[in-house]
Amino acid sequence: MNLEQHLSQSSFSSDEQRLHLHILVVARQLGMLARRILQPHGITPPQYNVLRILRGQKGRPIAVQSLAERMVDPSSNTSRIIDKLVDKGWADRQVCPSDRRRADVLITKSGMTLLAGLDEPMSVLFQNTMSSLDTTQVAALNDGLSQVLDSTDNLIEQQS
Amino acid sequence: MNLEQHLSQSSFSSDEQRLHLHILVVARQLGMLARRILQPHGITPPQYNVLRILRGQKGRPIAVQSLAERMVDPSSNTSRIIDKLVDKGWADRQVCPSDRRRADVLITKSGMTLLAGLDEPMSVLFQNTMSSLDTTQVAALNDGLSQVLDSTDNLIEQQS
DNA sequence: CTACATTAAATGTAGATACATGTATATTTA
DNA sequence: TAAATATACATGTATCTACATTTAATGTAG
Repeated sequence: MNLEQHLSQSSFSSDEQRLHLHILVVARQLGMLARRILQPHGITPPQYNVLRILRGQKGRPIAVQSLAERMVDPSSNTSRIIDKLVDKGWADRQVCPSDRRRADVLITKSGMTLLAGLDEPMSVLFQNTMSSLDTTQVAALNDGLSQVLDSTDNLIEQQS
Repeated sequence: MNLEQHLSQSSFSSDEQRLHLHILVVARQLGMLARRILQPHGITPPQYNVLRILRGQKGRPIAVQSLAERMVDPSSNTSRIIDKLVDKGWADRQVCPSDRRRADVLITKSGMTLLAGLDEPMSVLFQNTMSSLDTTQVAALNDGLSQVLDSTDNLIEQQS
Protein backbone atom coordinates (compact mmCIF):
# COMPACT_ATOMS: atom_id res chain seq x y z
CA MET A 1 0.00 0.00 0.00
CA ASN A 2 1.68 3.20 -1.13
CA LEU A 3 1.33 6.67 0.32
CA GLU A 4 -1.38 7.64 -2.15
CA GLN A 5 -3.53 4.68 -1.07
CA HIS A 6 -2.72 5.33 2.57
CA LEU A 7 -4.06 8.87 2.42
CA SER A 8 -6.65 8.13 -0.32
CA GLN A 9 -5.11 10.87 -2.38
CA SER A 10 -4.40 10.53 -6.08
CA SER A 11 -1.37 12.79 -6.26
CA PHE A 12 0.70 15.38 -4.43
CA SER A 13 1.65 18.87 -5.48
CA SER A 14 5.37 18.05 -5.54
CA ASP A 15 7.76 15.20 -4.85
CA GLU A 16 9.02 17.26 -1.93
CA GLN A 17 5.57 17.39 -0.39
CA ARG A 18 5.20 13.68 -0.99
CA LEU A 19 8.48 13.09 0.82
CA HIS A 20 7.38 15.31 3.67
CA LEU A 21 4.21 13.26 4.10
CA HIS A 22 6.11 10.00 3.66
CA ILE A 23 8.34 10.91 6.59
CA LEU A 24 5.39 11.87 8.81
CA VAL A 25 3.35 8.78 7.98
CA VAL A 26 6.23 6.33 8.37
CA ALA A 27 7.26 7.93 11.67
CA ARG A 28 3.70 7.57 12.87
CA GLN A 29 3.67 3.86 11.93
CA LEU A 30 7.04 3.18 13.54
CA GLY A 31 5.84 4.88 16.71
CA MET A 32 2.70 2.79 16.75
CA LEU A 33 4.65 -0.46 16.38
CA ALA A 34 7.05 0.52 19.15
CA ARG A 35 4.16 1.44 21.43
CA ARG A 36 2.62 -2.00 20.91
CA ILE A 37 5.82 -3.70 21.99
CA LEU A 38 6.32 -1.47 25.00
CA GLN A 39 2.74 -1.22 26.23
CA PRO A 40 2.47 -4.72 27.78
CA HIS A 41 5.52 -3.83 29.89
CA GLY A 42 3.87 -0.68 31.18
CA ILE A 43 6.35 1.67 29.56
CA THR A 44 5.75 4.41 26.98
CA PRO A 45 8.11 5.33 24.13
CA PRO A 46 9.43 8.52 25.79
CA GLN A 47 10.00 6.62 29.04
CA TYR A 48 11.81 3.90 27.11
CA ASN A 49 13.90 6.56 25.39
CA VAL A 50 14.97 8.04 28.74
CA LEU A 51 15.71 4.65 30.20
CA ARG A 52 17.98 3.80 27.27
CA ILE A 53 19.88 7.04 27.72
CA LEU A 54 20.31 6.24 31.41
CA ARG A 55 21.69 2.80 30.55
CA GLY A 56 24.07 4.41 28.08
CA GLN A 57 25.50 6.42 30.95
CA LYS A 58 27.00 3.24 32.37
CA GLY A 59 26.56 4.29 35.95
CA ARG A 60 27.40 7.96 35.60
CA PRO A 61 24.51 10.10 36.87
CA ILE A 62 22.97 12.55 34.42
CA ALA A 63 21.08 15.82 34.95
CA VAL A 64 17.48 16.26 33.82
CA GLN A 65 18.46 18.89 31.29
CA SER A 66 21.11 16.71 29.66
CA LEU A 67 18.54 13.94 29.44
CA ALA A 68 16.12 16.31 27.71
CA GLU A 69 18.77 17.24 25.13
CA ARG A 70 19.35 13.63 24.21
CA MET A 71 15.74 12.62 23.82
CA VAL A 72 14.09 12.04 20.46
CA ASP A 73 11.35 14.39 21.60
CA PRO A 74 13.11 17.02 23.68
CA SER A 75 9.94 18.91 24.52
CA SER A 76 8.59 16.02 26.53
CA ASN A 77 8.29 16.98 30.15
CA THR A 78 11.40 15.21 31.30
CA SER A 79 10.76 15.83 35.01
CA ARG A 80 7.46 14.04 34.91
CA ILE A 81 8.78 11.23 32.76
CA ILE A 82 11.42 10.65 35.41
CA ASP A 83 8.67 10.76 38.06
CA LYS A 84 7.06 7.80 36.33
CA LEU A 85 10.32 5.90 36.02
CA VAL A 86 11.09 6.48 39.71
CA ASP A 87 7.53 5.48 40.72
CA LYS A 88 7.97 2.19 38.90
CA GLY A 89 11.39 1.58 40.39
CA TRP A 90 13.25 1.75 37.07
CA ALA A 91 15.21 4.90 37.90
CA ASP A 92 16.64 6.65 40.91
CA ARG A 93 16.78 10.41 41.41
CA GLN A 94 18.70 12.34 44.02
CA VAL A 95 19.86 15.90 44.56
CA CYS A 96 23.31 16.57 43.10
CA PRO A 97 25.66 17.38 46.00
CA SER A 98 27.86 19.85 44.08
CA ASP A 99 24.93 21.83 42.68
CA ARG A 100 21.80 21.35 44.69
CA ARG A 101 19.58 22.74 41.92
CA ARG A 102 20.40 19.72 39.85
CA ALA A 103 18.97 16.22 40.07
CA ASP A 104 21.19 13.23 39.40
CA VAL A 105 19.31 10.47 37.64
CA LEU A 106 20.40 6.83 37.43
CA ILE A 107 18.93 3.60 36.11
CA THR A 108 18.19 0.92 38.70
CA LYS A 109 18.83 -2.81 38.56
CA SER A 110 15.14 -3.31 37.89
CA GLY A 111 15.30 -0.81 35.02
CA MET A 112 18.28 -2.69 33.55
CA THR A 113 16.32 -5.93 33.71
CA LEU A 114 13.36 -4.36 31.96
CA LEU A 115 15.56 -3.03 29.16
CA ALA A 116 17.31 -6.37 28.82
CA GLY A 117 13.95 -7.96 28.07
CA LEU A 118 13.06 -5.27 25.55
CA ASP A 119 16.33 -5.26 23.62
CA GLU A 120 15.49 -8.20 21.43
CA PRO A 121 11.92 -7.35 20.42
CA MET A 122 12.92 -3.77 19.71
CA SER A 123 15.89 -4.68 17.56
CA VAL A 124 13.76 -7.25 15.76
CA LEU A 125 11.35 -4.40 15.08
CA PHE A 126 14.12 -2.27 13.58
CA GLN A 127 15.20 -5.13 11.37
CA ASN A 128 11.66 -6.04 10.32
CA THR A 129 10.64 -2.53 9.38
CA MET A 130 13.80 -2.06 7.31
CA SER A 131 14.07 -5.59 5.96
CA SER A 132 13.04 -4.74 2.41
CA LEU A 133 15.88 -2.23 2.04
CA ASP A 134 19.34 -3.30 0.95
CA THR A 135 22.49 -1.88 2.52
CA THR A 136 22.88 0.76 -0.18
CA GLN A 137 19.34 1.99 0.33
CA VAL A 138 19.71 2.19 4.10
CA ALA A 139 22.84 4.26 3.61
CA ALA A 140 21.14 6.50 1.04
CA LEU A 141 18.19 7.09 3.34
CA ASN A 142 20.43 7.87 6.28
CA ASP A 143 22.41 10.32 4.14
CA GLY A 144 19.34 12.00 2.74
CA LEU A 145 17.65 12.32 6.13
CA SER A 146 20.86 13.67 7.58
CA GLN A 147 20.75 16.46 5.01
CA VAL A 148 17.09 17.14 5.80
CA LEU A 149 17.97 17.23 9.49
CA ASP A 150 20.54 19.91 8.75
CA SER A 151 17.98 21.97 6.86
CA THR A 152 15.42 21.72 9.65
CA ASP A 153 18.05 22.63 12.23
CA ASN A 154 18.87 25.76 10.27
CA LEU A 155 15.22 26.71 9.89
CA ILE A 156 14.53 26.12 13.58
CA GLU A 157 17.47 28.17 14.80
CA GLN A 158 16.60 31.02 12.44
CA GLN A 159 13.28 31.37 14.17
CA SER A 160 14.50 31.26 17.75
CA MET B 1 24.43 18.79 13.11
CA ASN B 2 24.07 15.09 12.43
CA LEU B 3 21.92 12.57 14.26
CA GLU B 4 24.72 11.58 16.62
CA GLN B 5 25.17 15.17 17.75
CA HIS B 6 21.45 15.65 17.95
CA LEU B 7 21.02 12.83 20.38
CA SER B 8 24.49 13.21 21.97
CA GLN B 9 25.17 9.62 21.13
CA SER B 10 28.42 8.41 19.63
CA SER B 11 27.06 5.50 17.63
CA PHE B 12 24.07 3.26 17.03
CA SER B 13 23.78 -0.48 17.19
CA SER B 14 22.96 -0.78 13.49
CA ASP B 15 22.36 1.36 10.44
CA GLU B 16 18.76 0.21 10.60
CA GLN B 17 18.37 1.58 14.10
CA ARG B 18 20.04 4.79 12.99
CA LEU B 19 17.55 5.05 10.14
CA HIS B 20 14.67 4.38 12.50
CA LEU B 21 15.80 7.24 14.75
CA HIS B 22 16.52 9.48 11.76
CA ILE B 23 12.92 9.10 10.62
CA LEU B 24 11.52 9.85 14.09
CA VAL B 25 13.74 12.86 14.69
CA VAL B 26 13.19 14.41 11.26
CA ALA B 27 9.41 13.88 11.55
CA ARG B 28 9.51 15.59 14.91
CA GLN B 29 11.36 18.58 13.43
CA LEU B 30 9.07 18.85 10.41
CA GLY B 31 6.06 18.78 12.73
CA MET B 32 7.57 21.51 14.88
CA LEU B 33 8.18 23.76 11.87
CA ALA B 34 4.67 23.22 10.55
CA ARG B 35 3.23 23.99 13.97
CA ARG B 36 5.08 27.30 14.06
CA ILE B 37 3.60 28.34 10.74
CA LEU B 38 0.08 27.28 11.69
CA GLN B 39 -0.01 28.45 15.29
CA PRO B 40 -0.39 32.21 14.59
CA HIS B 41 -3.48 31.34 12.55
CA GLY B 42 -5.03 29.41 15.43
CA ILE B 43 -4.93 26.06 13.67
CA THR B 44 -3.13 22.86 14.67
CA PRO B 45 -1.48 20.37 12.28
CA PRO B 46 -4.27 17.75 12.53
CA GLN B 47 -6.90 20.46 11.99
CA TYR B 48 -4.94 21.72 8.98
CA ASN B 49 -4.73 18.17 7.69
CA VAL B 50 -8.51 17.75 7.89
CA LEU B 51 -9.16 21.12 6.29
CA ARG B 52 -6.94 20.22 3.34
CA ILE B 53 -8.81 16.97 2.84
CA LEU B 54 -12.08 18.89 2.90
CA ARG B 55 -10.80 21.28 0.27
CA GLY B 56 -9.69 18.33 -1.84
CA GLN B 57 -13.30 17.17 -1.87
CA LYS B 58 -14.21 20.13 -4.08
CA GLY B 59 -17.64 20.57 -2.58
CA ARG B 60 -18.55 16.93 -2.15
CA PRO B 61 -19.41 16.24 1.52
CA ILE B 62 -17.35 13.59 3.28
CA ALA B 63 -18.14 11.36 6.26
CA VAL B 64 -16.13 11.50 9.49
CA GLN B 65 -14.82 7.99 8.98
CA SER B 66 -13.54 8.70 5.47
CA LEU B 67 -11.81 11.76 6.85
CA ALA B 68 -10.15 9.67 9.53
CA GLU B 69 -8.88 7.21 6.92
CA ARG B 70 -7.21 9.96 4.95
CA MET B 71 -5.50 11.69 7.83
CA VAL B 72 -1.77 11.48 8.48
CA ASP B 73 -2.60 10.52 12.06
CA PRO B 74 -5.75 8.40 11.80
CA SER B 75 -6.04 7.85 15.54
CA SER B 76 -6.71 11.51 16.14
CA ASN B 77 -10.15 12.01 17.47
CA THR B 78 -11.68 13.16 14.23
CA SER B 79 -15.04 14.07 15.76
CA ARG B 80 -13.45 16.54 18.13
CA ILE B 81 -11.15 17.96 15.49
CA ILE B 82 -14.23 18.70 13.41
CA ASP B 83 -15.83 20.27 16.48
CA LYS B 84 -12.97 22.74 16.56
CA LEU B 85 -13.18 23.48 12.84
CA VAL B 86 -16.93 24.05 13.09
CA ASP B 87 -16.49 26.26 16.18
CA LYS B 88 -14.09 28.46 14.27
CA GLY B 89 -16.33 28.61 11.22
CA TRP B 90 -13.91 26.78 8.92
CA ALA B 91 -16.11 23.73 8.40
CA ASP B 92 -19.76 22.83 8.32
CA ARG B 93 -21.28 19.60 9.61
CA GLN B 94 -24.77 18.28 9.09
CA VAL B 95 -26.55 14.96 9.43
CA CYS B 96 -26.45 12.95 6.21
CA PRO B 97 -30.04 12.62 4.93
CA SER B 98 -29.60 9.17 3.38
CA ASP B 99 -27.93 7.66 6.48
CA ARG B 100 -28.67 9.58 9.62
CA ARG B 101 -25.81 7.96 11.52
CA ARG B 102 -23.42 9.76 9.27
CA ALA B 103 -22.26 13.35 9.40
CA ASP B 104 -21.53 15.20 6.18
CA VAL B 105 -18.62 17.57 6.56
CA LEU B 106 -17.78 20.45 4.23
CA ILE B 107 -15.25 23.27 4.19
CA THR B 108 -16.68 26.80 4.43
CA LYS B 109 -15.74 29.91 2.49
CA SER B 110 -13.86 31.11 5.56
CA GLY B 111 -11.96 27.80 5.70
CA MET B 112 -11.03 28.17 2.03
CA THR B 113 -9.70 31.67 2.70
CA LEU B 114 -7.63 30.43 5.62
CA LEU B 115 -6.09 27.66 3.50
CA ALA B 116 -5.42 30.06 0.64
CA GLY B 117 -3.27 32.12 3.00
CA LEU B 118 -1.43 29.05 4.28
CA ASP B 119 -0.66 27.47 0.90
CA GLU B 120 2.38 29.55 0.17
CA PRO B 121 4.17 29.40 3.56
CA MET B 122 3.54 25.66 3.77
CA SER B 123 4.85 24.91 0.29
CA VAL B 124 7.84 27.14 0.99
CA LEU B 125 8.42 24.99 4.07
CA PHE B 126 8.36 21.80 1.98
CA GLN B 127 10.84 23.28 -0.46
CA ASN B 128 13.11 24.69 2.25
CA THR B 129 13.34 21.50 4.25
CA MET B 130 14.13 19.46 1.14
CA SER B 131 16.24 22.07 -0.64
CA SER B 132 19.57 20.32 -0.09
CA LEU B 133 18.36 17.16 -1.85
CA ASP B 134 18.61 16.78 -5.60
CA THR B 135 15.82 15.22 -7.68
CA THR B 136 17.45 11.79 -7.61
CA GLN B 137 17.72 11.83 -3.85
CA VAL B 138 14.11 12.91 -3.37
CA ALA B 139 13.06 10.03 -5.60
CA ALA B 140 15.31 7.58 -3.75
CA LEU B 141 13.95 8.68 -0.37
CA ASN B 142 10.35 8.43 -1.57
CA ASP B 143 11.04 4.94 -2.93
CA GLY B 144 12.78 3.76 0.22
CA LEU B 145 10.13 5.15 2.53
CA SER B 146 7.45 3.59 0.37
CA GLN B 147 9.07 0.21 0.96
CA VAL B 148 9.28 0.88 4.70
CA LEU B 149 5.61 1.89 4.65
CA ASP B 150 4.79 -1.48 3.12
CA SER B 151 6.72 -3.30 5.82
CA THR B 152 5.04 -1.39 8.61
CA ASP B 153 1.63 -1.98 7.05
CA ASN B 154 2.31 -5.71 7.03
CA LEU B 155 3.51 -5.70 10.64
CA ILE B 156 0.52 -3.67 11.78
CA GLU B 157 -2.04 -5.87 10.07
CA GLN B 158 -0.38 -9.03 11.41
CA GLN B 159 -1.06 -7.80 14.91
CA SER B 160 -4.66 -6.78 14.51
C1' DC C 1 27.58 41.24 51.56
C1' DT C 2 23.32 42.58 49.39
C1' DA C 3 20.45 42.95 45.28
C1' DC C 4 19.67 41.30 40.93
C1' DA C 5 20.05 38.04 37.33
C1' DT C 6 20.55 33.34 35.81
C1' DT C 7 20.06 28.52 36.00
C1' DA C 8 17.85 23.81 37.14
C1' DA C 9 14.09 21.56 38.01
C1' DA C 10 9.29 21.12 39.51
C1' DT C 11 4.61 22.44 39.19
C1' DG C 12 0.14 24.54 37.23
C1' DT C 13 -2.96 24.56 33.54
C1' DA C 14 -5.40 24.28 29.23
C1' DG C 15 -5.86 21.62 25.66
C1' DA C 16 -4.87 17.23 23.02
C1' DT C 17 -4.46 12.21 22.71
C1' DA C 18 -5.45 7.17 23.35
C1' DC C 19 -8.64 4.10 24.51
C1' DA C 20 -13.08 2.59 26.21
C1' DT C 21 -17.93 3.24 26.35
C1' DG C 22 -22.43 5.16 24.99
C1' DT C 23 -26.17 6.36 21.71
C1' DA C 24 -28.61 6.40 17.72
C1' DT C 25 -29.40 4.43 13.24
C1' DA C 26 -29.08 0.85 9.89
C1' DT C 27 -28.57 -4.01 8.46
C1' DT C 28 -28.94 -8.86 9.02
C1' DT C 29 -31.02 -12.99 10.52
C1' DA C 30 -34.21 -16.06 12.34
C1' DT D 1 -40.93 -8.26 11.22
C1' DA D 2 -38.74 -8.64 15.87
C1' DA D 3 -34.38 -9.39 17.87
C1' DA D 4 -29.70 -9.45 17.39
C1' DT D 5 -25.75 -7.53 15.27
C1' DA D 6 -23.13 -4.00 13.03
C1' DT D 7 -22.09 0.66 11.88
C1' DA D 8 -21.21 5.80 12.47
C1' DC D 9 -20.32 9.04 15.36
C1' DA D 10 -20.14 11.26 19.93
C1' DT D 11 -18.73 11.34 24.60
C1' DG D 12 -16.10 10.10 29.08
C1' DT D 13 -11.88 9.67 31.24
C1' DA D 14 -7.15 9.18 32.41
C1' DT D 15 -3.04 10.41 30.72
C1' DC D 16 0.08 13.20 28.08
C1' DT D 17 1.73 17.33 25.95
C1' DA D 18 2.96 22.26 25.32
C1' DC D 19 3.68 26.28 27.41
C1' DA D 20 3.88 29.40 31.33
C1' DT D 21 4.92 30.09 36.07
C1' DT D 22 7.06 28.99 40.47
C1' DT D 23 10.60 27.54 43.66
C1' DA D 24 15.05 26.99 45.01
C1' DA D 25 20.01 27.40 44.33
C1' DT D 26 23.84 29.55 42.23
C1' DG D 27 26.30 33.27 39.94
C1' DT D 28 27.43 38.19 39.48
C1' DA D 29 27.62 43.33 39.89
C1' DG D 30 27.85 47.11 42.74
